[in-house]
Amino acid sequence: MCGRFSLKNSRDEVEAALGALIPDDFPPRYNIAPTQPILIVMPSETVRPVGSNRPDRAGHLVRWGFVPSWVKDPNARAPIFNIRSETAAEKNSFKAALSHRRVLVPASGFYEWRRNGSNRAQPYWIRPRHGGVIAFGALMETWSGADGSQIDTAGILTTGANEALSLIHHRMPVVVVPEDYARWMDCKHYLPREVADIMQPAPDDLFEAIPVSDLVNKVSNTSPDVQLPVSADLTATATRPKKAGKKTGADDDSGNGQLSMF
DNA sequence: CCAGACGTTGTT
DNA sequence: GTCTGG
DNA sequence: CCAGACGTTGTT
DNA sequence: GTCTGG
Repeated sequence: MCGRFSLKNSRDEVEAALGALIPDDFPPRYNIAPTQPILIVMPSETVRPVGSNRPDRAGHLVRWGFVPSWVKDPNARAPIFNIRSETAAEKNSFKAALSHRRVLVPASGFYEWRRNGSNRAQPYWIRPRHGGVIAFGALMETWSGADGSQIDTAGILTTGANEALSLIHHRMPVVVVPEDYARWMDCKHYLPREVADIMQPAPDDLFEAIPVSDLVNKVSNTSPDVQLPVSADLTATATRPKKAGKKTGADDDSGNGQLSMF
């Protein structure tokens, strides 16, 4: 799913990674939650002078929680912070944005909560093994109020978890690789079906998952401490809930609890 | 034709 | 706004 | 995503 | 349980 993430790289790193001009005020953020402002990157709206060296992409802050343009009262609805990539093309709410407003959301990594039976959810900090900035595929929309006010919003696309992350959760954000940035955001030349291949689970070896304390659960905890590893890990918690109602034996994760990819 | 929905997650 | 259901 | 609230009256 | 807030 991706209902919480972090962007702690410097402004310069993000500009270099995305090839975009990023706004000045740019503190590291360790615990970004739905409804908060998030950075999106999209093609610049202004025409560049010929021969300009300036990036032709720009970052903007928008509200995390996609609001379809036809909604009357954006605050009366639960924010749509994730959008299923498998069905986005068929949904009224997302069709236009998938055709015309495909954007990227720069991130340093994201969080997933692993639930195990009745046990408490264990949060994991999931980051690229070799660091750097990643980019989630996202859709942007501008909501217009009756009074002429406007709110820019975005939702992060999701797909099935890759094999490595499926031990933690069954969904994951769409991660766009740098070679696909231009095609993803070029809505003038590429139709949704021509970018469908981008909305796939990331390779198994891209991420590492680090169990962290539940400090991250609380949105008001915004210090780097939310990413401190804890000893509790998949091995310790990957046991079947004791009083399982049925005994399938096939599709659970009990095994030996071992996680080769971590 | 008009009315009504329009989303994701996880859990049962 | 646009689609589905009746 | 998780955390936290979830209510009214009257009085100051 | 269900909704709102971040």
